[in-house]
Amino acid sequence: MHGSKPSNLLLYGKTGTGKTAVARYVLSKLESETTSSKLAVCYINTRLASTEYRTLARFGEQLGVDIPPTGLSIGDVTSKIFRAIRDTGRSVILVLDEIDYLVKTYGDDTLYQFTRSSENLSPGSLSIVGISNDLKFKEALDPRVLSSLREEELVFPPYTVAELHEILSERAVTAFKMSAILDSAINLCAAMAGSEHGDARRAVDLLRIAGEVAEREGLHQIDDSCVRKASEKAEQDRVEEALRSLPVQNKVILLTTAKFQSGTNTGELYLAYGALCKKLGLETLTQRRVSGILAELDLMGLVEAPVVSKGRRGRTKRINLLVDAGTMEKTLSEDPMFSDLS
DNA sequence: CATCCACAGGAAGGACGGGGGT
DNA sequence: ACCCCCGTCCTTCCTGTGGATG
Repeated sequence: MHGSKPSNLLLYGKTGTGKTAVARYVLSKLESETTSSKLAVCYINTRLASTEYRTLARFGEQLGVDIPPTGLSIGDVTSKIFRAIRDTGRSVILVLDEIDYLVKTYGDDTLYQFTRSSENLSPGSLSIVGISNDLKFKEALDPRVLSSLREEELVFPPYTVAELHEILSERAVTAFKMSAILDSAINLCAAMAGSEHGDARRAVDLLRIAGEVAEREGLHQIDDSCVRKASEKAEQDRVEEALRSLPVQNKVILLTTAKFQSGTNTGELYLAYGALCKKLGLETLTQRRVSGILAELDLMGLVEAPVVSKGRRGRTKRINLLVDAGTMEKTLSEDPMFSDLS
């Protein structure tokens, strides 16, 4: 507000502990209390932006710099942005949400540029607020970047069950009629979310879905069973959404794993996969790629594919489908490619 | 107790469709 | 028109390896 450069800041904490909410709230406060046009506030979630380039492009966009969706080098974009900040003389606050993702996948070069750019930016300035839910990501950072980034540091501890309960009660008052929810249902919501690392977002979602369940079943009150059903439904929705957004080849591989109820291994799966591709008229990928896709599916929690050693008989992935085969086939048959699947 | 299987998974690079600046 | 860069998805080539088996 006085035109001096704020310290860089790092926010830590697991998902659903309020890092993003707090950051956005403070920024909006700041914006509404300042009349100066010398302040610019940008918020970018680097994981949603998906690449380093797009992160920068969004940053530029929010500053009013025209950046094409592709075509420029990272360096070009950076200098374009710096020039814009210098020429307008603005104090820019850049919030990088899920900064750990950016650093892990693309390294800290850009961050390094950002943290030591102050000379090039005068009379403007750039401050970075990094938000991370991975406490270990600091290790991957160049010590110079780290020391400048953590001029200030703030840790968000997970919510306790009691705190979740308080949050949910508050929401329940505005969301429902007085007698429409049992206290035990709120307790259960809080307990379920609490046992899953104190994620407040999940807790609130759970409460909302429980309300929807009760409504659909024509109940006058939300009870424990609604919460349990809601929890199942939330999980189901997550899985179906994940399935739908899968690339074709990943879907084929998933369908192949469903053929082996008692689990399989990489070699066996690859043969069956090849056959299915032929039947569908699709290109068959290499085993290397299939192995990579299996690792992706494992990461998503759709299959389980730990590496096991069978001694003389080699090492392979022991592959098991983790989602219900029926649900999966039903969801995937929405894709015209697989519509004639029986 | 060394051997050797059946892959794992890293590195490098290519094809492709999208774009620059000059 | 020219030569460059971008991300995505994939291939090719490669070295590495846990542990039952002989």
